[in-house]
Amino acid sequence: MKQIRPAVRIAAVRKSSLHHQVAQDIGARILKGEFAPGDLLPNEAESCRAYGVSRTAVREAMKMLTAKGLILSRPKIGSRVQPRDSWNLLDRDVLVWYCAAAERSHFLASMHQVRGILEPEAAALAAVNHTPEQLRAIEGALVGMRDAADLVQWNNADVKFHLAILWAAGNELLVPFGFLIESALGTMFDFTGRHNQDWRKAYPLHEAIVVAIRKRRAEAARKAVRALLADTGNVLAQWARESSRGKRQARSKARR
Amino acid sequence: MKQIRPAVRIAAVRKSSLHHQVAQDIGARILKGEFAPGDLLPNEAESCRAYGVSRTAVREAMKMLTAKGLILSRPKIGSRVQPRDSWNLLDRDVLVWYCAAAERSHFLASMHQVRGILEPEAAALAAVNHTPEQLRAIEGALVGMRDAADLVQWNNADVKFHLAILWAAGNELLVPFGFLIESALGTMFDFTGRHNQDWRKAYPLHEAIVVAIRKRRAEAARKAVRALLADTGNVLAQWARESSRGKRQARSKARR
DNA sequence: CACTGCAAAAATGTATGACAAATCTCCCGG
DNA sequence: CCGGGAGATTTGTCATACATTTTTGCAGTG
Repeated sequence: MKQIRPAVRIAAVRKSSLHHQVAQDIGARILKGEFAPGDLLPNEAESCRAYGVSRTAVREAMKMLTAKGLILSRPKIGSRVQPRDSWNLLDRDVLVWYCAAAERSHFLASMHQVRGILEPEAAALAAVNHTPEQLRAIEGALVGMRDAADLVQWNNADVKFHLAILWAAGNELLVPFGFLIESALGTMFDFTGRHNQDWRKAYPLHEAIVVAIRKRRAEAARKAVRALLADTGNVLAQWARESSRGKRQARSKARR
Repeated sequence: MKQIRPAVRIAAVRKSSLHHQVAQDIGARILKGEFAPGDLLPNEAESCRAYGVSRTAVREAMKMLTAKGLILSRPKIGSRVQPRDSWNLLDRDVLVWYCAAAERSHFLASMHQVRGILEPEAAALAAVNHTPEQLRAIEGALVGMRDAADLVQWNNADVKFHLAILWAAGNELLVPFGFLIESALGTMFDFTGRHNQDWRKAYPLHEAIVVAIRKRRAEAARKAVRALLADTGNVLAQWARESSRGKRQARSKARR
């Protein structure tokens, strides 16, 4: 009737609150397609049993997923997975789940495409609109990349760099993309970073962006960012090639 | 001490659930700046009294706001308003609250700028990538605009039109912008729509976009969208001028 | 036979009270 | 002066009961 012990097997989340763990699990499963749009989620009572938690926790998890546009709950009906186009793919959590669920190369390609649309224009705007403080933030991030001792530090500075540019563009609606870039760079880092010894070669490309922004040359900034993204695109393409080649030989070996 | 009756005065929300109403109210107040980033929200017990609801409802509202990145709750601390750059401005609700809180012309200008970055590229991608089904959706929306009997119908079709293009671009990460455009057009509609008798004059501009996409001419599609947005920009600029002029004379009269 | 309307059922929504856990604050002792 | 422990405050979780909503089906009626 009532299970002896929790018996919960939340993926890898140890700490954080229960409702958060439940939300993470259900959210990830939705993005994975385990629950498809239009499907009905198990009702609250069942989820309580499944996760070994109280209804309160389950309900709070549901509210979070509702807030992200993933589900819609109605009395007597249950919680139905919403159509994909009402999902908040630009939400931090949702994007992470999506990233974990989707084909890696496809995900990175989509991401790269959006970056290719937004970032050049953001840099152009930043060139025109930046305040002294914002310029300092960008230059600070560049210094961070220059002085980075290892790949981790470099990556952190890299993220800061792009965020600073978005911020300097002076349009609040552009800022939320920061985390998207953050996620893109983070995901790339996990793969390309390892066997790519010659990071730093991208440093001049970043420097060129700063120079253009500092001189308030919009078109130059745009081009500089395009150059950087083209370089990133090459890395991605190469990695995708290697990946698809290796996929046949070792499919489960990579999990060690 | 203890108020006699609910005494709740949720803005204008009558139906929908309690936690939703509470979330709407607190969310709107945060976006309005009534609670600034770093501030502590009233604790749950106080909110219960303030809204005349149970702690359950308040907590579920908090979870929704947490999911949208507006607040962060921790035991013994309370619920603290997060820094602006962790807000999910691209979330439907958050954007609506932002729209209601910010200066209208400023909001529309930001929106227009983002549209100017995204939509031309989306149309270019749509020209290259569209499937027959997606093209039909775009053309269907255009027909809807052509046959629109009044401004309301026209606006609905207009929204569908832009959504269909975003969809046809073939990048899932672009779809979430649909609602942003939806909101932009909706807000504009509330203002420009009234005294602008000659809607329809934008019809040829829309038609040109469809033609370019149908012929799979990316650059032509890009330009056509830019032309449309330039036109929209003119309307906005004119409205902004009128608005700022009228603001001195009649500040509250315009509400009739 | 079809249609209307009412009633029961099933799910979420709300309320309440109790306790657990986290963590800040302050005080006390070394 | 510093560190550690006790207490207090606030959120986190649980359990239970009841309210509300909406579908479904049955019954009664034309």
